[in-house]
Amino acid sequence: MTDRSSSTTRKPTRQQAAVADLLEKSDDFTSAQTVHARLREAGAGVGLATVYRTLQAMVDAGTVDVLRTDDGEAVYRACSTHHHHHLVCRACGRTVEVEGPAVERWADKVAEDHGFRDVTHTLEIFGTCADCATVGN
Amino acid sequence: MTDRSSSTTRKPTRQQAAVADLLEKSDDFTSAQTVHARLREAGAGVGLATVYRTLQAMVDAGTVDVLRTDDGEAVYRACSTHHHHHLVCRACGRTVEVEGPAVERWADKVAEDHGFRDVTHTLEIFGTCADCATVGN
DNA sequence: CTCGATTTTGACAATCATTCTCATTTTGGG
DNA sequence: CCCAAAATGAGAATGATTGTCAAAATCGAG
Repeated sequence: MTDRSSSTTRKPTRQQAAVADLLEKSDDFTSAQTVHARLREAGAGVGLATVYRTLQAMVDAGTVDVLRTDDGEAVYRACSTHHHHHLVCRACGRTVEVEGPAVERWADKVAEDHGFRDVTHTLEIFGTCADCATVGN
Repeated sequence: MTDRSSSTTRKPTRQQAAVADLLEKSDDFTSAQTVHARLREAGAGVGLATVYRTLQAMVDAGTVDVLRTDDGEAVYRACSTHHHHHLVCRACGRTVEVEGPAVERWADKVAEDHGFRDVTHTLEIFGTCADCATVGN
């Protein structure tokens, strides 16, 4: 079994660094396929399988957030580590991290009221950002 | 062109009724593949493509809610028509519809504060329901 | 009822993201 | 240098979803 979570954190390989760097530089959520394509263009090619593996590892490590687009594709983004949600422009993809302590409490309360344990939740807000709204007008 | 949305609502075909009925009877979110398999077992076979088409039409019509599982599979459920969210047991799939007017307002406000328009959001709460927690203990 | 037009269906092929396989390469320690 | 573990990558395999298109069901007019 491949255990990427335990053990004393290894030094990242060239490929892993490349994926991480690319995500750092990107403000929006990016799909694995896109990451792969960009890396290829940039010269430093990284195998598709490795991109997926690395992305998954980062998600497990909590250094990257993942969410699903409407058509089911997984998209990734380097985010702050504390719990937060996203406000995403459905036109340009610009993303803003938002927090809502009240929402967290509400979700936990609702779940507990119904007898649920180990509660987690997903919350994403979509809209058209000011810039895109202007263009569209 | 195939226009399933306009025109004065046609009488549902046997297949469409079968899909709708099955969803009505099921409390949990069900995948298209599962719907297809269940219908086949039940004798009244319905083509897989038709299941997808019907499900999509119901989503468009707003009579069915759809969300994505962690592995990206789309799952469907017959729900009340007003806006609400879901509290889902990650073990048995039991689903409870919940409302949170405060959350709706919060999401809209956050979005507007950032200059976003045409705001929508997704919010799902996951946990282990009382029954499943007991079993697991 | 009958004919023709329109809609729906369903078997199957085609897509496409994601995962699996496994031989090869890289890395780290002794 | 040498071995063993970990990582990589090319390509095959998987699996959900969508596209294709001919056959079947349905509808309205005559």
